[in-house]
Amino acid sequence: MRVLNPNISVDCVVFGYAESELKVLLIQRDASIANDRSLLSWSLPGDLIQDDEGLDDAAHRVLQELTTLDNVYLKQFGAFGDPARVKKPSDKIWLQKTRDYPEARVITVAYFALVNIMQFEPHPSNFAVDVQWLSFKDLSHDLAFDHEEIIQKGIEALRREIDVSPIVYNLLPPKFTLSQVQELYEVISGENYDKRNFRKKILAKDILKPLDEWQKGVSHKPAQLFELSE
Amino acid sequence: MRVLNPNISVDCVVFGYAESELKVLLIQRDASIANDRSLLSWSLPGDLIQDDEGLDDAAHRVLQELTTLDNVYLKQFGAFGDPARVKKPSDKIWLQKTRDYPEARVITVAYFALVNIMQFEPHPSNFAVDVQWLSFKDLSHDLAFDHEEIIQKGIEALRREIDVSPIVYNLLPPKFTLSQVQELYEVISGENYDKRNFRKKILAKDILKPLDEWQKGVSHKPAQLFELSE
DNA sequence: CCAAAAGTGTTATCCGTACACCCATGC
DNA sequence: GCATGGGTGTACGGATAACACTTTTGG
Repeated sequence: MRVLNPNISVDCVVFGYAESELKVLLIQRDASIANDRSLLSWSLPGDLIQDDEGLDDAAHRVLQELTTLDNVYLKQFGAFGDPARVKKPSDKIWLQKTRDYPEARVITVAYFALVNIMQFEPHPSNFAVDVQWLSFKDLSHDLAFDHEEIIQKGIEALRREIDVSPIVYNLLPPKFTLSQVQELYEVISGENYDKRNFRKKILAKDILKPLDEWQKGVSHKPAQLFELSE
Repeated sequence: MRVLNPNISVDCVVFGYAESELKVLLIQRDASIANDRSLLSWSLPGDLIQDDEGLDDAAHRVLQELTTLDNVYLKQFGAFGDPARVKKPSDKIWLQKTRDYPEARVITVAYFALVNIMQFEPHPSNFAVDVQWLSFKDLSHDLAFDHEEIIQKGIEALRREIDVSPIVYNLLPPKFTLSQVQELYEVISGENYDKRNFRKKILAKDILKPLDEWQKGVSHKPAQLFELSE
């Protein structure tokens, strides 16, 4: 297929939440073309934009191929196009193997996505030989291209967003406890909140519905479960 | 000059402030190539990105060419790439006249800029036959491409920013009155503020320095002038 | 003297924060 | 019965919001 915009891509910073940690979904590019292990650095899922495709559509497509999920929360948070973003030798090699114009700098439009980590099983796809949830707090420092910077900007965008919009519930299962919500807010913001004040504030928003269900199998007082209203 | 990214541009929403109104700097594309008046719709200043140029650099360059100003406050606020963004016949003609790949959709990275409107005189340049400050509140509805949407998104980004960062002073002359500051905040946000509370809040930020100078030639009590500290 | 905008303080209300104890469960 | 996290209310302080009159100047 002919691509008229050979050097514009989208990349998705897919956030998940498990084991009290924020996770990022990263892939390993298919290096079989090179049989070169150095190409196996982790990178963000992304793809070139197709000619007839909007930016949001491209991001949704990437996510759909990777996770089989539709209707994922996605938000554009920036475009990255530093000419120096391709500085690692392994990145250069990879571009030469896969791109029509390897010498052209690629400009990428970045999105962050929020998914409930239980909703799918990461599996290799046609553009990724390996797919894994990596813990945000100990991400390796040799991600491909400038993906480390993009992830950093992504979490900053996420932090700005959670105060103003109830998007964090995309990271939780349909039924959750208030302590889970609090812990999630704490992990994202890096701050600790007082339990009573947090519950007061979050219930005042009037978007949570208490259920007649409680945690089971925990060796302490079971917590009540909630869901998003409507 | 060969451009490896023939279809990525930057566009700048340049805001200015005069006569108690927010203004946007718009240009008219050079239509001499077509002798076609329909190409004379207003559009945002912008240009294709050069191969060796970062996105921010490209935006600064566009602004520099247009205003002769360096060091302008610039902030990226979004990328736009709807395939339907080229829907007006006049836009299509213009692309055919000026682009190597007119059939390719152009993706643009948008910036907003804040300038003191007195700092330069708009003048035609090599890419604009006319340059004018147009009042934001009565912008025409047939701007080129999706520039109307971009401007709308630009002011939303500006609104988000003014609460958190003292960037509005970029729109004012070096010396200003508190009433000017208040009016500017009101124009941008669309809200009205109480005079006493506003002054209290803004002086509490401790970034304004009162001068030993007062307004002259006004037929009422002259206001004290302030400047940004440091 | 009149019009027009500058300048100034106090009070009430709301919101964020700090803080400690009892409860239900599994083992 | 003990360890573990669940669940609850109140009091304080700071920030925000409401509000009206006097001052200075030009015409």
